[in-house]
Amino acid sequence: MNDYVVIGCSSSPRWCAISRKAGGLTLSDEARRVTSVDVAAESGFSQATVARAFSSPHLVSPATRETIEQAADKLGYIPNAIARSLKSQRTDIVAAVVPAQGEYWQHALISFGRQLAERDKQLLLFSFSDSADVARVIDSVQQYRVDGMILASANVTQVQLARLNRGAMPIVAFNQPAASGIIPSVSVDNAAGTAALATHLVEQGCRKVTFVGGRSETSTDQIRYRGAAQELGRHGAACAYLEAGSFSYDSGYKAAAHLAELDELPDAVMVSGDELAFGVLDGLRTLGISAPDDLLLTGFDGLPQASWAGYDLTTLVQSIDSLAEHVIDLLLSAQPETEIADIVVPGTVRVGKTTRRLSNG
Amino acid sequence: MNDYVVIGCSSSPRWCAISRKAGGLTLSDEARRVTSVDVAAESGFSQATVARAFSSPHLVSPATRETIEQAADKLGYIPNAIARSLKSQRTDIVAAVVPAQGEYWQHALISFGRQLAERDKQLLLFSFSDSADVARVIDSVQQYRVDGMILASANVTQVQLARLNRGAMPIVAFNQPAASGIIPSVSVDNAAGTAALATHLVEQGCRKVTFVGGRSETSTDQIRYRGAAQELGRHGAACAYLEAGSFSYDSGYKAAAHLAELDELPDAVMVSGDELAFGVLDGLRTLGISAPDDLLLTGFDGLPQASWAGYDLTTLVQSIDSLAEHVIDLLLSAQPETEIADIVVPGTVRVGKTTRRLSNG
DNA sequence: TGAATGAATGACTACGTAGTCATAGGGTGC
DNA sequence: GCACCCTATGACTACGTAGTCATTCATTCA
Repeated sequence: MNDYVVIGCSSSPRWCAISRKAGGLTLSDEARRVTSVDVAAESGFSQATVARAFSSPHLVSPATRETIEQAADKLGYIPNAIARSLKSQRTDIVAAVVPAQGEYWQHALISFGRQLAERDKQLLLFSFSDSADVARVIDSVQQYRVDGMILASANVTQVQLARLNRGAMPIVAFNQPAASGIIPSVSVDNAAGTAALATHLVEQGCRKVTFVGGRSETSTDQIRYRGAAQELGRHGAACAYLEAGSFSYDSGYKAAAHLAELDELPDAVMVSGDELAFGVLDGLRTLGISAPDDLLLTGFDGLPQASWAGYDLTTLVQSIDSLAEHVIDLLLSAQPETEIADIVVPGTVRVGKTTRRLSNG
Repeated sequence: MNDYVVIGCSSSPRWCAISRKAGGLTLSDEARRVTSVDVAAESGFSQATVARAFSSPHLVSPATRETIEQAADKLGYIPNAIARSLKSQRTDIVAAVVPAQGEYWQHALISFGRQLAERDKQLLLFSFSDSADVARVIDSVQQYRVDGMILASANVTQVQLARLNRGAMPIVAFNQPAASGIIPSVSVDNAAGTAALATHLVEQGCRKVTFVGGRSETSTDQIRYRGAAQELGRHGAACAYLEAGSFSYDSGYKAAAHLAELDELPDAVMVSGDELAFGVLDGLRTLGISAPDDLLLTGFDGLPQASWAGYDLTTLVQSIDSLAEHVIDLLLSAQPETEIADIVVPGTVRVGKTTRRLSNG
């Protein structure tokens, strides 16, 4: 009765494709992959019914389903998502294009992954170190016909966006204010965020503030600075801008030296990102300048480390999970007729000891 | 002459599929996807030649290639990686199954992504918070017929490994010592690492050490502890084990309280992971116990933050890039006949101020 | 009881590509 | 001038699935 030989389905060691000889029948060295056709033959139903048993179980009678599942188990059948995608024009994969560096992006990435998993989607990761790579990366993404793309790079040119528009792929820009209005985007309210931090500083009596930015050409930096400067201006306080060069810890550490070289220390330093702020804080400490005592200091992002006792940084907390949820919602519910969405999520100020004066006037 | 209408290729807004009516000809609302067949028609060559022009350019004459590329550009053709994968049985995708929490994993992830990108592979991310999810995740992975899988979970049971072996998918375990010998694995030399740190502590005069582990049931913890305890024993020093509960900062912070409650402080605290160590360090500081002065403290992993001035932690630096490179090499060169590889990469001790006594006897 | 309805299933085909085989020339060696 | 080889190309088909349509059979309603 059992006149076929099942290959590579029993306890064959590791991933080697085991060939077996049975009854004089010589099989190829390649282990044949088990398909829905094999399961159909084993179970006595048609391939169509087997496919339905897996993709639309409600269309198959319980008894049949049971039989098919047993046959599938016996053969070790696993549906082929590639073939499914080709046929159904859906991959259930979302691509994320994110910078390789930076704590913030790493946390965002994990959040995307989690939210997508909840909706039975997978995350295809494309990270880039040099923003010149972005174009190449985007070409790659398009080939995979993913269901959507999360774009977290500030360095996409108009030309690149045009190329993206040629495809039929939903795209959402993540924390990339420059893209707002061009492609659907989700960001934290950067301007309101730094404004809120500025208000807090003014309340602490600050009149002279230096804003330490990562890279001045990023829209993020520009908007955050403007938000701070305007709010400070409204209260008659000054706000200078100092560029650190990047958003990394090291850049912040070095920027601290520049701050210390100023003729007069500012009342407060507002830093454009938390990671950068950690660097500034440590740099200043090394130079004997303490955060709550000699000047106040704020960050931006609300990274977990900001809450660590070693830093306890006043910062603007972005709810990354909430941002990510909006991104995924936009992607997966993408309606062609909808106008270009531009979702701005407010952040909340976290007051740490870097702005908490012992004696407060 | 131009009796067809190209759809969605010009400057159509965003990703909407634009329908156009031309000369009484009504086209469907769905933008038709451009395939190699369309490019063939446009260029005058066959589909086979078009496919070759993209996948094996050397088999096509330069003139033909040029013509085809122009036609492809005109139509906005992008090769379909899904169809290619179905036909070629290669996806050029590697899956990574990693814990959602933990700085260390995030860095590893980024390193995997970078190394894979260099080899024109993509990274499909599967993260899990609860290790109970791992089985479900692994089922998902198998459906995508990825070219390989990086497994960075310590909680894969024998049964799950057996299921994996049914497939023909190369797998490499990453920093999961328990898997060594069962599936190919790559890890840092945990035992030698803690032994080296222990040697360093002994040289600093430590006789009484407490090892703070994350979770005692993980093989990582066990091996690291054993490495430390044996080396300390060889020098007549004692080594107690304290379980923090997880490898997170918070766990470390809480574990510090337990340390402080001991009748007598140890000479040194060895912590099983850097993130955990940051927590211990901050927790002790809060309790008035300073790292180089009241006791020495070491971590493990060599996270970037360990070098930050705020911590300056003595730790065992794992070269994540080097580990990742070994992982990718193993995956992509997977030879069925090779015996199960078990690559152990040495780490290096980084001496920070947490073990640097001002006055050294 | 006959027609209508619905559930369950099978036959067939399209999805878009790449590899196999066959074929047509153009060049080379003798 | 013939046999040979190599390059460039085309026709054809398989990859594994899911959706469309047709068919069968049981059930329901008038």
